[in-house]
Amino acid sequence: MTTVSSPTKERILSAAELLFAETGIATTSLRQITSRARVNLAAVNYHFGSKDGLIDAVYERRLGPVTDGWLGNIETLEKQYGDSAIPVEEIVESFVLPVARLAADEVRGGRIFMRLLAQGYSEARHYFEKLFSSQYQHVLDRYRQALRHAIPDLPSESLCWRLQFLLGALTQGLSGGELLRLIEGQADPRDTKRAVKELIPFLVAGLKAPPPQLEMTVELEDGASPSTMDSSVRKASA
Amino acid sequence: MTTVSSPTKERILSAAELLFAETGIATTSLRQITSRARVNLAAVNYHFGSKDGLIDAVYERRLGPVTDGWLGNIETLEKQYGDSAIPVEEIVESFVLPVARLAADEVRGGRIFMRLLAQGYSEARHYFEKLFSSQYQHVLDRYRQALRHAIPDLPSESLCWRLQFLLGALTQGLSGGELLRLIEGQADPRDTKRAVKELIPFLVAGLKAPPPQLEMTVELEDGASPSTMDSSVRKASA
DNA sequence: GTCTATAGAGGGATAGAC
DNA sequence: GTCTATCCCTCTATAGAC
Repeated sequence: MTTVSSPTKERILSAAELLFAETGIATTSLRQITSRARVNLAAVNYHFGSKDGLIDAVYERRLGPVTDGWLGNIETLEKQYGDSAIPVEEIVESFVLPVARLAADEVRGGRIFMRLLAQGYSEARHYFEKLFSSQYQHVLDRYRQALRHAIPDLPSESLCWRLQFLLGALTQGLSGGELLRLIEGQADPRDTKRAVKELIPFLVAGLKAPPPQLEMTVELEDGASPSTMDSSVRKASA
Repeated sequence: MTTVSSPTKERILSAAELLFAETGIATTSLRQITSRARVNLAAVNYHFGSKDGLIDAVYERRLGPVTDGWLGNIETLEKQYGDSAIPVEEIVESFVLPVARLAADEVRGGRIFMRLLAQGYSEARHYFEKLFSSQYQHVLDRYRQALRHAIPDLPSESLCWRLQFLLGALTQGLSGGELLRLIEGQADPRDTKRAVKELIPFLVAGLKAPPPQLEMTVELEDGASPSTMDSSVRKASA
C-alpha cells in the first residue's frame, strides 16, 4: 500500500460509487466503470483484485469516517455526562450528524453514497455483515445503552425496534430520495441540512413515545372481504 | 388472459420473488428461476415476454392488494369523520395495516417481498416510478391531506419530510430486517404483529412532534479535526 | 503501472418441433 | 403451452507485451 493512493485508484472508486448508486452494483460492469474513470479496464483487477474487492473498497472509504464520528461523539457524551443520563436529543443528534456529514459531502460522494447505503443491505450483504459484526455492533450497542439510560421506562425490546425504525427513517431521509419527490411536496429532498432539522424532532419524539400497548390485538389474516375497513386493531381496554 | 392464471405462471412468480429477495434482481438469472420453479426456461419469455416483464409482474401481484387496502381504509375514514379531523392514530394505523398484512402473509410471499420492496427503489426504479405516478401518488396524497387536517400546526413541508421518514421506518421495520438482529436485541424481527404494535406509537409520536426549529444552525462541513465532538447543531435561542 | 487481446463462462432471447 | 437447441451478446479475469 502506498502512502497516498494513486489517482487511478481514486478515479476508479469515485466512478464505481456513482455508477453503483445510479444503476445498482450488479448491473454496473467494470467496462462502464473504467470507461467513465478514463482508466484501463485491467486497472481494476490490478488495484483491487476483483470486482468484489472494488465493492468492498467503495464502502470502506465512506463508512470509516462515519464510524469514527459515531465513536468519538458517544465517548465525548459519556465523559461529559458521567453517570447521569444523556438527554435523548443529544444522543440522536450525535448519531445523525456523522451520517448527515457524509450525505452532505457532495465532493466526495455525498448523497450518492447514501443511496448505495440504503440499497446496500441487499446488494452487498456479505460485506455489510462482515463490517457490522466487526465494528458497528459495538458502536450501536453504546448508543443503545445510552438510550436505555435516557428512557428508562421503555422496555429494552421496544428500544431495539425503535432503533431499527430510526435507521430506516435516517437512510430514507438522507438518501435524497425519489420518494419525497413523489409525495408531491414543496420539499427539496437534496437539502441535507433541512433533512437533519426535520429528522431530529421526528426521531426524538418517536423514541420518547409511550411504550406500545402490547395487550392490544392485531388482526393480520385476511379473512374478511377486501372492502372491509381495517378496524382490526382494537385496544384491550376498549 | 385466462380467468385463472396458469400454475406455471404462479410457480415462476413465486420462485422469482424468492430469488430476487435473496440475492437481488440483477444477479438472479432466468435459468435459476425456471430451475427452482421446475419449469422450462422458455416459459418465462412465453408468459411474461421478457425478464423485465417478469419483474413487473412480481411487484404487481403483491402491491395491488396494498393499494386497495390503503384506498379502502382512507375512504372509510373520510366518510366516518366527515369534515372533522381524523385522529393521527387512526390514519397511521390504516396506513400501516395493509402493508403489515402483506408482510405477515407467509404463504403468499410475506416478508420476503418486503425485502424486495426495501431494495426496490434501486433495482426496479423504472417500474416503481411508473407505478407511483399512476396509483400511489393519489393515495399518498389523500393520506397527506388527512394528516394536514389532523396536525394543522405542522408546516406542510415538514409533513412531507415526515411522510418520507415514515415510509423508511415502515419498510425497514416490516422487512424482518437483518439490522435488528445485528443490534443484538431480544427482539424477534420476524414477529410482524409485534412490529405493528411497536411501529404505531413510534410513528404517531414522530408525526405529532413539534415542528423543527428552522433557525438552528447545522454545520456539516468537515472543517474541524475528526476528533472534534459534533457540537455543531446549535439552537438559535441558546 | 498500464495497455491489448483474448479466454472462458454465463447471460437473455428465440426458432421451430412437438 | 411446453420443450430443445442454439444464437449472439456482455461480462470478469488474465496472460503477456510495453
